[in-house]
Amino acid sequence: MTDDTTWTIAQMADDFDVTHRALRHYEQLGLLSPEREGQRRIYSRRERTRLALILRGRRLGFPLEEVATILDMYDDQPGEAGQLRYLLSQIGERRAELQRRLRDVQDGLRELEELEKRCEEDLERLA
Amino acid sequence: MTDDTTWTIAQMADDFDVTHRALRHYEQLGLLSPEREGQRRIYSRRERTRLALILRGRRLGFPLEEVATILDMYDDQPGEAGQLRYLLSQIGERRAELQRRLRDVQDGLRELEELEKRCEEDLERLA
DNA sequence: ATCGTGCTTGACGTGAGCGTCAACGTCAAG
DNA sequence: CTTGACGTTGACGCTCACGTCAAGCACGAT
Repeated sequence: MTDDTTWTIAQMADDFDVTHRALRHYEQLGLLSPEREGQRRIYSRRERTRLALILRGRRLGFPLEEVATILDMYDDQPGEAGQLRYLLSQIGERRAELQRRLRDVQDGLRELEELEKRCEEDLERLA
Repeated sequence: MTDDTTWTIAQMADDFDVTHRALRHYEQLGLLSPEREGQRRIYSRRERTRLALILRGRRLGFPLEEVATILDMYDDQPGEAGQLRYLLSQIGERRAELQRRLRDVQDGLRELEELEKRCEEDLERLA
């Protein structure tokens, strides 16, 4: 029941709407590590999951390096107490940052709605 | 009852935790336009409001150019129907983008919480 | 056998967002 | 009158996240 579907770089680029150059870039930074069939890159389910996380991180404005540390958290499953505690502290930091962003987004949305109202009122007045 | 408090560049930099270089950069891009007292920049309440919006936009990963168009929306109050309609469409786009980011942030938070749980369970198991 | 298609690896270029000098003006304090 | 704190304008440098060649390999189809 293991999903061993694989994809080429072109299919990946197409599915996720990124360039193959970006994919190679993520690989150089260690964010992706597709198998090889000879020279060619072979992407598996795992890489797709990671790529989705990468792109989300990028949309949120996180530097790729930071995204990398988050991705490593998912793999690591270290099993050693010290590392687990360290991981938990890292998670705490990321979460604090995301909560700040959540507030930022909500504030932004509120302001846009106010602005929208003002616009609509002005438009009424002109009619 | 107009608030005519003003600030120097150093106070601005200090209050908002940015460098004076960044402030000049925002000014070059037209995001800020402080008054001058001779050569010196004099920042008023308006600039502080704008700077707060700039920094929030930056935290959300918006390019400064895009932040500029949003800032212009606030000023413009165009009063002309065509421009108002255009402004409304712009607002719509920004809001759609913010809603996407809202989802991204929420998804990210959910995943971090799951990861956190797994960590804590692993930590239990080790105890 | 030569084509096109898809993939590969360098290597250099680019735009955004500042950082970091360098060189100079201005003004109150010592 | 010099010093120091604070400000000014260039101008070049740097990092990040890729874009954009260039040159070449591997393959099936014509």
